[in-house]
Order: sequence, then C-alpha cells, then structure tokens
Amino acid sequence: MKLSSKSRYAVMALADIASFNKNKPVSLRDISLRQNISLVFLEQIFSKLKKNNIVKSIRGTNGGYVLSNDPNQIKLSSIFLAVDEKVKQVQCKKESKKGCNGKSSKCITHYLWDELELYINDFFNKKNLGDLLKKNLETRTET
Amino acid sequence: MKLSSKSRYAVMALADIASFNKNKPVSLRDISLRQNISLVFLEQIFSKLKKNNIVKSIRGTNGGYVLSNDPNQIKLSSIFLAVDEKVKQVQCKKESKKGCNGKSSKCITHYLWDELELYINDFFNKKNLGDLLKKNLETRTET
DNA sequence: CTAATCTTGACTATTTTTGTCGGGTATATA
DNA sequence: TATATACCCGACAAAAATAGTCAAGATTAG
Ligand code: FES
Ligand code: FES
Repeated sequence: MKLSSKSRYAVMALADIASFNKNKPVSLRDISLRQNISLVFLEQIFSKLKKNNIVKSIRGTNGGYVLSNDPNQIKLSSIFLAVDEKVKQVQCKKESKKGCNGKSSKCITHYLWDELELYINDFFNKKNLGDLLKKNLETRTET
Repeated sequence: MKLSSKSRYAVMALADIASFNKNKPVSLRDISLRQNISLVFLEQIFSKLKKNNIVKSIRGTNGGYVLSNDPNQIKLSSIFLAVDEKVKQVQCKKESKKGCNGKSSKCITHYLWDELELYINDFFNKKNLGDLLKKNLETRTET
C-alpha cells in the first residue's frame, strides 16, 4: 500500500518550488536536477498541476513554474486530486446499495474500508505544503 | 492508493470465519461461495495465514480452518503482515542516512511520508477482527 | 474406498506504473 | 531577428505488480 511515484514527485517538486520561491519561476530542468526526477516525467505531472491551477506556467527563456497560491493554502489533497491519486479502499460504488462482490448488500468489510478511507483522506486534508516546509526545516536544523 | 485484493480478501475471509464461528472448521469452499472469492486464490492466502499462525487447519472431510485466537486478539496489522501487505510510503531505507533519490541526505518529503506511514499503521494496529464484527452488526441492524 | 478438504509450487494473463519519444509552441535576450 | 530555453501534448513502451489459474498431491471422516 503506497503512493504512486507520480504523486510523490508532485509533492516533492512543489516543495522544491516553494523552498526556492524568490518569486522567480522555477524551471522543470532545475527541479529535475535537484530532486533527481526524470524531466519528461515531470512535464507530464506539471501539465496536470497546471490544469488544476496548482501552478502557473511562464514560457520562454527564464521561464518555469510558480505556485498559484501560498504554500499554506495548498493541501496535499488538492495535489493528489490533480495528479489522479485516489484513496480508494472501498471497492464498491458507495452510493449503490450493492456490494463489491456483486451481492445485493454491502460486504462485511465495507464499513471498515470506508472508515480507513476517511481516516487517510483526513490526513491529506489537514496537511499542506507549508507544513511540509516547516517540518522539514525543523528536523534538519535539529541536528 | 489502495489495499491489494489479497489483503482485502484475507480480512473478508477471516471475518467470515469469525461470524460463522461455532467452533466448527469453515471450509474455503464455503467462504468462496459466500464471499464470492476464487477458491484457488483463497488457498494461496490461507497458506500464508496458516504459516503466520492466524488460523489453524483441519484436513479431510468436514475440515476447514478455524481462527487461532479470539477475534478481539487478531489485529489488522497481524493479518497484513501475514499476507505481505506493507504500508510503505517512505522510499528510502529508513536506517540509512541516504535519501530515496540517491542523494546523501533525506529528501524534502521524507518526514511527511514517514508521518503518513505511522499514521496508517496506527489504524491497523488499533483495529481488530472483533471491532469489525461489532461495527458491522451495528450498522446493519440500524436500518 | 472415496469424497471432501487442505497443500504446494509453478505458471500466466491482465493491469498499472513508470516512464520515453518525437514532435510541437512561446518568449527573453543578444 | 536568430537562437536557445523553456513549456506543451499525445502516443507509445518497458517493467513491475496484481490477480489470479493449473496441476498434482496428501489427509481424513464416514
Ligand atoms: S467494499 Fe463496499 S461492499 Fe465490499
Ligand atoms: S523518502 Fe526517505 S529520502 Fe525520500
């Protein structure tokens, strides 16, 4: 049970931008080098982040990406929504009366998975990019 | 981000045994029919559950499986351990000083994923089969 | 004996993940 | 205006993980 690389990279890259944020656009090339992520893969990811208005792009020489909002406003859940990371533990359609096994009622584990799903989503709703930067700074200086 | 079918089936099947627990062994065939899970796949899963002492097997006619412990003693985390479900969010070796990206220090997202990992494992450590049965009963009768 | 049941290891099909490739288009700056 | 630097986009492909199947056997109640 883990996050996809796509999602991890998305958060990594955004955190990179946020920490280098001198109001100048950050190029994917730089992120790629600093974070060791394939440039072309990053392009894919940022296409989605842009469509979902998490970042703004500036084209041309000295271009790159900037965050659309303050890091404290960017929740993990928004990022994951943008890159199609879904926390899906329940295997049935929630609205339907039917269960995941094709039976006419919910399976015995349904409510457990539902609870787990809420539990995890809660984490992603509470955490934002700002928290990440702060935490990171704390832990690093604490050495 | 989701659990594997193997893990879901394991919990489902164990819950099935627990709720039919009249001290009689429950055959995989019955579970397969009731829960709509491939019999052969269940065999694979139960092989692991047995090795990890979650269930005991009784061979021969009228054989089947019984739980090794009281449902309240069987934590989700034990079940997942048995079927190799791993909650792995951090992508580096935790003990090492090195990061997931081959760099010499931990990446900027490391502490976030570490926190998430603990958070999720906490859920699995707190929940047991008994909780599941109780919850399920409540929710169903509440209609 | 024989039918029901567990036991085991190898094998395979499908899906998902993790990217690459090859072509664009826009723009700052010399 | 030329050029290099960047973003933009859709199709494709390798690799890994998942979700099983298949075949052959061992054990035991009745
Ligand atoms: S997960 Fe919803 S019915 Fe099984
Ligand atoms: S996850 Fe540990 S260093 Fe990146």
